[in-house]
Amino acid sequence: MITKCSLPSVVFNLSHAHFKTQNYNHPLRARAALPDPLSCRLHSCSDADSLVSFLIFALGKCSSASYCEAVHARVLKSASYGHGFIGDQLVSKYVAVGCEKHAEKLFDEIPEKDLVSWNSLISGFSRKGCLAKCLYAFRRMRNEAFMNPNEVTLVSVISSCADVKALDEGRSIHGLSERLGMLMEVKVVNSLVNMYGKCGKLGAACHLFEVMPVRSLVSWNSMIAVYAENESPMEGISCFTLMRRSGIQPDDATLVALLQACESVGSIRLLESIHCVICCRGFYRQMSIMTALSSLYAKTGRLDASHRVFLEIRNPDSIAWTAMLAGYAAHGYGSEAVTLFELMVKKGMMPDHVTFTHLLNACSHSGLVEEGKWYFRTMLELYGVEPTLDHYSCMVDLLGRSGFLEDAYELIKSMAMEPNSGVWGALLGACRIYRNDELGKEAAEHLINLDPSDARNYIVLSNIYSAVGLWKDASEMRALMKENFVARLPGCSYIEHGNKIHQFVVGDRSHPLSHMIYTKLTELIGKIRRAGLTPKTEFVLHDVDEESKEDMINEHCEKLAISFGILVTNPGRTLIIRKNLRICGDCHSFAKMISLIEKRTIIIRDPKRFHHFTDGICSCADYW
DNA sequence: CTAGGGTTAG
Repeated sequence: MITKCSLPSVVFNLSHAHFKTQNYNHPLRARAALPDPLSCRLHSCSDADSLVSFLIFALGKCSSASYCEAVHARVLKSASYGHGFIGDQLVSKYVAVGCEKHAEKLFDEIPEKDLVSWNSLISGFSRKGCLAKCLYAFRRMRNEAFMNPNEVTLVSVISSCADVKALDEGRSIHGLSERLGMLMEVKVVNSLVNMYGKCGKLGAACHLFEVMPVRSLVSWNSMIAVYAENESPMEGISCFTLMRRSGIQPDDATLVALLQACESVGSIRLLESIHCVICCRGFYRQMSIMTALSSLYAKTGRLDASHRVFLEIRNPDSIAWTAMLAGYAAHGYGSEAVTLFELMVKKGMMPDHVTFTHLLNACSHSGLVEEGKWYFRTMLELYGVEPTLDHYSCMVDLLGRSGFLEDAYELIKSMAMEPNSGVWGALLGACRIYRNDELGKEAAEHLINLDPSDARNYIVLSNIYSAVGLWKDASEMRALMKENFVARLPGCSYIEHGNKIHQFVVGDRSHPLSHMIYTKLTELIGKIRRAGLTPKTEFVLHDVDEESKEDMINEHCEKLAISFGILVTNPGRTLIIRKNLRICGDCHSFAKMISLIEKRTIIIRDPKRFHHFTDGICSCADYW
């Protein structure tokens, strides 16, 4: 006998008898027996226990709202909410698929709510990143039901605080955990360590880690990740050494955290040594590690190595494809990124919002205006990806950079959400290229409102004013900057050599080889002059850069780093340099000419992208 | 026997 379900599209496909004979606890069997829960038929079950077991199992297989409703309807018909905890399961599933209202309503209908019921609701909200709802449920639990949280409750709430960097709330849960004597629980402390790390409180995280009675593998992993996230990569690596000395075997999370630490150090040598560890210990089978590794090679300037690692991944998932795509995008290979995207879709991968962010970014940096517009239009229709602020930033950048300033502005005005600094920053960037003081002023005003302490916004606007001859406005911007006590971030370049990262600032004379570096620099500038390659103003951004004109352009840190690199490495070796601010127009020309004269490939990474200089041209084609 | 996320990849 077949019973109809309340929703027409949802029919189950297994008889109860069939279901019972199968060992449904075995994941492989279960998958084979129930390939697609949405298209299955449910025969009536004689006893409620098996029905509930089946429903719980089926619920875990699918994640759509209509499916939850179908199961819900079935529960109302022949079982109680308390039966096999089906009510709790439904609550967490409803939250997971985004039906918070259904979840809350159902939750209130559950007659005897125990701790697990509350935890289902709280952890559900936590996972969805709804800190407010999560905390609200947590307070209700304590104030209405007079229940004390257990370790699961605390971990959920603390993780939620970590996700949204809610330090104050996190601290108060920390205090509560202490009062309840829960700081003996490893899991609770681990999530606290993570929370403090995410909130930038390295000291608090370290202290907790040091005093915790028992440290698990996860504790060490969390601590390494916290170091890596808080600009203390070397400490993260020493932490790894200590972990090994305590006899703890690393797992995939350890390696991923270590790779992150490498990224902060910016050391390719270190990255290569960790690559060796990965190969030796057989970690190369783990997708998360390989994805992180591929991404790290790209971020440290070695797109070729990144691609090789990607090719080693057996069945790359959507995240791995996106990582590769992001690499191409950052290095300015727009059409390659587009090809890669089409290929991943052809392979059946489902692109998500991150994929589209990088794809649009790639289009923008390569001037693929039509392609970018098309993907932006179709991402919702074809892939169900709602545009976010990041996507709008990319599109404003794409339109603005290619000269359609008004279109970019119109797009901002058409947005349903409040534009953030990324969006206005993209517009301001375009205004500085095309020296549009009117729109630039509006963008900069928004930006200064959003973050008055960011020096770049004042400088860019001031430079735009200078460029169009509005000297008074320009000096007013400088004055405003002083008034707001904003300090300009000093430009800084890094280059790795001989097991060390060498750092240079403008006019730096602190390096032990300083004298030779300056001699080399003078020699290089002389060579450029003699070759008749005087920098022309062909570069649109010339003399409007983040570091002001007052700086001694000839002693900019990029030039020092390049001179040092040429001085200490063999002829023909590629130089890889990182910079904390965007490269200035003059240094960009300098790098191009040096790449030609010295026959060197120079790769410079700025906060926005990579520049590959070879034979006198840059991969960005002077198009930022 | 025991429902309910400790960390980690784009």
